[in-house]
Amino acid sequence: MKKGHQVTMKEIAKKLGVSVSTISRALKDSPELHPDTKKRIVEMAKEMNYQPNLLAQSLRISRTNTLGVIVPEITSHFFASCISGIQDHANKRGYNVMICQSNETLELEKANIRTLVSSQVDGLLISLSRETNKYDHLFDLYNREIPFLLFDRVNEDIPVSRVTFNDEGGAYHVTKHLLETGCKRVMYVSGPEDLYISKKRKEGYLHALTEFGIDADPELVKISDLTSEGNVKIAHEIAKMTNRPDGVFCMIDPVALDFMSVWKPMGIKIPDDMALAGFTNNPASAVIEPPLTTVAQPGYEMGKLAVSHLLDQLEGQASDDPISIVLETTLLPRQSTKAL
Amino acid sequence: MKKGHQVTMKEIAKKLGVSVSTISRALKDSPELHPDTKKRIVEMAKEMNYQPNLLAQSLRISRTNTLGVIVPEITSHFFASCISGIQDHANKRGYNVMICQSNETLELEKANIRTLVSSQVDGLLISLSRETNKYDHLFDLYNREIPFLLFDRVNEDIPVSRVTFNDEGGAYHVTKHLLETGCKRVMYVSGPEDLYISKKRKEGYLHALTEFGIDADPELVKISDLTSEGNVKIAHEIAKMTNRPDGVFCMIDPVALDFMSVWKPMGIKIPDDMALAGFTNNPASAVIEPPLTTVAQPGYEMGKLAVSHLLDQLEGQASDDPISIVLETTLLPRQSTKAL
DNA sequence: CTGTTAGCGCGTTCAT
DNA sequence: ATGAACGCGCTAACAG
Repeated sequence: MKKGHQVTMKEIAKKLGVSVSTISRALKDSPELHPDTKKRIVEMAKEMNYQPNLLAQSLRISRTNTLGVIVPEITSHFFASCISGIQDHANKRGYNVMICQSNETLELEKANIRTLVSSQVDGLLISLSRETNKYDHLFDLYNREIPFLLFDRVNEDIPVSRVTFNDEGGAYHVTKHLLETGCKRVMYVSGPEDLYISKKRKEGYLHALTEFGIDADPELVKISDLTSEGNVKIAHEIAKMTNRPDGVFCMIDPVALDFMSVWKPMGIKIPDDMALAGFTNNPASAVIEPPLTTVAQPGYEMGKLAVSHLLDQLEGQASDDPISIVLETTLLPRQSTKAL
Repeated sequence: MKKGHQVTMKEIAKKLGVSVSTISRALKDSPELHPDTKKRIVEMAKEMNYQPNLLAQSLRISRTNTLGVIVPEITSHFFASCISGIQDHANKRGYNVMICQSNETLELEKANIRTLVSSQVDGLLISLSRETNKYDHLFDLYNREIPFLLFDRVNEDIPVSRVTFNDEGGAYHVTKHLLETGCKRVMYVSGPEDLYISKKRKEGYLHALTEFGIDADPELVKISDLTSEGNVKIAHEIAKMTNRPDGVFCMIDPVALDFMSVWKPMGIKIPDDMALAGFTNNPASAVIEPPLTTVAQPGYEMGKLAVSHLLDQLEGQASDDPISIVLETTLLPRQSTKAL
């Protein structure tokens, strides 16, 4: 299939018997040209259905007004919300957005960066894949002075701005909630240990335990690979424990949902036998039976803040010095934990 | 913030004392140059961390290897799946993807098209907004010979390829399932009437009724604006009916989920008082209590097929004549309807 | 107020 | 086997 021809300035110029630069000036409403010619040109452009070639324009001004976004996966409701926030606010400020997903692999993350850089994006918003434990590609970006920031899945060693939730605080509150509602043995089910949020949420968990004068029990910390199979395996392990926890805090909602699907058929009562809480507030968490206590993370807001900060930096309205923006989370107590 | 400089061919050329065209040839592995120089150039390019400027390249060859995608909203799990399928398979064939959302408005849909066309995308994959009831912008695209196709939310008057589900068939099967499991008065809750899927699913609903020798009752068709408020309002209307339906088929899952949230606190038993079924298989539908009978639509598969066909057309591996690709759906009987 | 010129980075003739 | 020259569509500096 051959693409139809696009009207260019040259063609308008020929038709009107003026030079291309005059067209260019008219179309960007330059003050220094006769109102009549300007009017003639604008009308002709509309008549011919002229659309500027952004490629040529970007090449010329060496700016694309396009941002690149990399997320682990677009089908996650949380990341989709982030993207939505990024896109809406980028558009509002005259920027377009190119979105890529790493599918949680380091390899694709690198490839995405390469593509976006080749596409000459003005800046990047990156949320790291689960697999990412080496950061050369990001330091490389930094060394090449390509503006970018990290959001949600961040790493603290790279000297760029980052936007995160108060994961430690959120985990503290949910653990505290479990303890306040009568749990004595609260378990933390973590994701892979080098994940930023695994660590942060564990800190919050431990903080709450300490506050209640409880010693951390290594038996009460489990690590899931976050696949459905992994979660199911751990659910069975917990069910078989001779000395079960009476409260379980899962690093993310899907783990808790998988646990429920295993425990409910076994007759384990939630929250009476074990209270259960998650993190992120997936849509499914609100409708499952019993509804899952969790921690809300406003993804749209995160996207908005992230893109606003990056654009502020790009446009010189914010310092280039890295800053850390921390969003607060909200505990959503529901029936999977006991009432106060 | 100022973006760091990107290495160009010119710089490699100067460093190696050869001409730019030689660099160009070496980097695209042209056969007609000395293996040694080629090797030298490739090595130097890697050392200097050269990345081609896709803008310049695209301008030159007047092809961007980029596709544009427009969806109503990215936060819908179904559309996120489509995007995922599109992206994976576009990448596989060496194409990038620019994603836009119309937020269900005609205005943004038009703006998105303008942006993507200006960005010189090689083709477009479009799923129409709910609001779209005029099609000038699409006919315009057609007249300008810009390759595009429609998926899921399509219109049949535009002479381009489209990829849809067998909506009629899916609705037929779910209605038939309701009738087979004992329902006598089955209601259809539709979305706005000019929506393609509203019409198609109604046809399937009517088809099943006819097959069971039941006359269509206008009281048993309701139209929702598909907002949560609209759904809740209709849920109450149904609850108040003197002659309630004993089975309700909702055009999309969220409507059914909203109905449940209204009916459960009222003590209406599902499926005994009213059986309930949806369409699309949202993640939440599987975990709600009782789990919602629905129709699975493989979004990833749809995205894959759509992008494959468009690329086939672009690359001359498929005829330019519009075709209609229809994907089959799968009925997922769950506890919100009675067992057979 | 408008036209001429130059060049963004790259690929592609046409020479040699 | 390599270089010089041109142009993709556009903007901007300079000239008049």
